[in-house]
Amino acid sequence: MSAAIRSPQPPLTRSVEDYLKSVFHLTSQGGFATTSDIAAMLEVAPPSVSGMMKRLSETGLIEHVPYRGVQLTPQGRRAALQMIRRHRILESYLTSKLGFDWGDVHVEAERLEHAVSEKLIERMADALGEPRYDPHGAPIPTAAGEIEEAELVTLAEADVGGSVILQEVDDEHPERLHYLAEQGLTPGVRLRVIERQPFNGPTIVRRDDGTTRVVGQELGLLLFCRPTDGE
Amino acid sequence: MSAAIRSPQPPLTRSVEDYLKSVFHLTSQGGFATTSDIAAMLEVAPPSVSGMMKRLSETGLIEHVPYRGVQLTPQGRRAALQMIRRHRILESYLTSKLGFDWGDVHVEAERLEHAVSEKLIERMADALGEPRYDPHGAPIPTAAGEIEEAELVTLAEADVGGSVILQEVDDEHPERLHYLAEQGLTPGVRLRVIERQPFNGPTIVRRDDGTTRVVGQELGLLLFCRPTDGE
DNA sequence: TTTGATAATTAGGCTAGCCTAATACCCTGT
DNA sequence: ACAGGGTATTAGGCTAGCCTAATTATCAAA
Ligand SMILES: [Mn+2]
Ligand SMILES: [Mn+2]
Ligand SMILES: [Mn+2]
Ligand SMILES: [Mn+2]
Repeated sequence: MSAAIRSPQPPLTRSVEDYLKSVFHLTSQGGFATTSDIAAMLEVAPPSVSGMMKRLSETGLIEHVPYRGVQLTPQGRRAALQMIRRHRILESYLTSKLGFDWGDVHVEAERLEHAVSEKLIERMADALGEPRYDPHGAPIPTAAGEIEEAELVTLAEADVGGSVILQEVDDEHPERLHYLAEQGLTPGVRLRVIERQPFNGPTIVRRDDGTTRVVGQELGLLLFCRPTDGE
Repeated sequence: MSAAIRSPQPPLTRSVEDYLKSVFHLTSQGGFATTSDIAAMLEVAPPSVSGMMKRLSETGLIEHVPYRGVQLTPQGRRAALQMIRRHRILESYLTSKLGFDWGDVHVEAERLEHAVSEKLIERMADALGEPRYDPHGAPIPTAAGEIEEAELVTLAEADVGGSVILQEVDDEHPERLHYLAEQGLTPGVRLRVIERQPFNGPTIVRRDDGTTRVVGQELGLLLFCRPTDGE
């Protein structure tokens, strides 16, 4: 038996936490997260990513295959899921308990997630009744680090003629979220895909109340749907 | 096209914010904050303070008189008061709305104060009904940057025979705060100073319910009281 | 198979914040 | 007036994270 005590690891920095989240999101469909994708997501230069990847693989949070990309180790995945839980609980709490608009909570959570204690997050989760989805429909990992995985398709590529449930909406653009709320395009709504214009044109959908919406491709790519096979 | 508009001032870092708070607290009775006092309060080495004081005076947040100490400029004072408001609103919110113990909120607020937005603080203040004192009895600065100043005396030096109202309690030591709560020594309580033992001995006080408490000097120095002249 | 575009890495530099060790300053007691 | 002790500053160094410019690896097209 190794006497190696579970390292009294130094707390992760804000940067490290955000890198881990990025890698998690970029590898959620499997495969590797590339340097340039991470750089784009975090708005840093690619060499900054190379440098950070070196450090993170030295500390065992990621596996780095040079010139290929990176994946999270189990330890890195745990840390990433913890951050995602924090982020989504915060978004939920700000929305439900402090009257924040669903368009404004992401940027706030992006900072707070690095400053809250485990205890505070669990108090918030408790006050909310252990929510399973955040205000944008994204699943909230459990405190134990489990997260629901779902096969979703964007509205921009959903089969014409089929029906879908709008499940999750990209949370990063306040103005788009305001617009979507106005249009009644919020998680949970059922939509029938009526038509799609060619050349990356808009998708036309009908809500259950009979009204229709014309959704451009840019927006459609941010609406994640679950197809409902029947009618 | 247009003249490049530079953001007037980059956001303050966590370190800078904590230094400004320290200077505020150390100069609240007037005079200068010394390098070694700041160093002790922030648990950094004195040269770190010298370096930071240089930068802060270059950015106009403090006035530095070499070998004497520092004071806040109006701009530095505004920033410090804003941080103190954040800190105290956070402590109040965590206590009132999320069931935190008054001994545990300080350390949590010490981190969160650097991550919350102005908007979030005002939402919390609103939810609390614009509280004027934090859980430890410290006055909360207004959003406009005004703070109540009071002449308080520690229980360890209050006149024997007089009466005092316990107004404010040092907030940094969880165990001491737990003990004080047990003893019913919380802000607002009225105490008659019965006796004080010599050689920095304890102060004996009587509460309005007739029970007495023996308060050692170490604890007594952390209890800030307002003398009530009458009986 | 060579080549060129693209992506990734390395090289070198910068700032914020911290440190220790060395030095300078200030004040008080003689 | 001056010496010592204590405090403050300067000198020099380190890490985390970021940057740009230069270099190298990969891969697909010619
Ligand atoms: Mn978000
Ligand atoms: Mn973040
Ligand atoms: Mn506090
Ligand atoms: Mn702080």
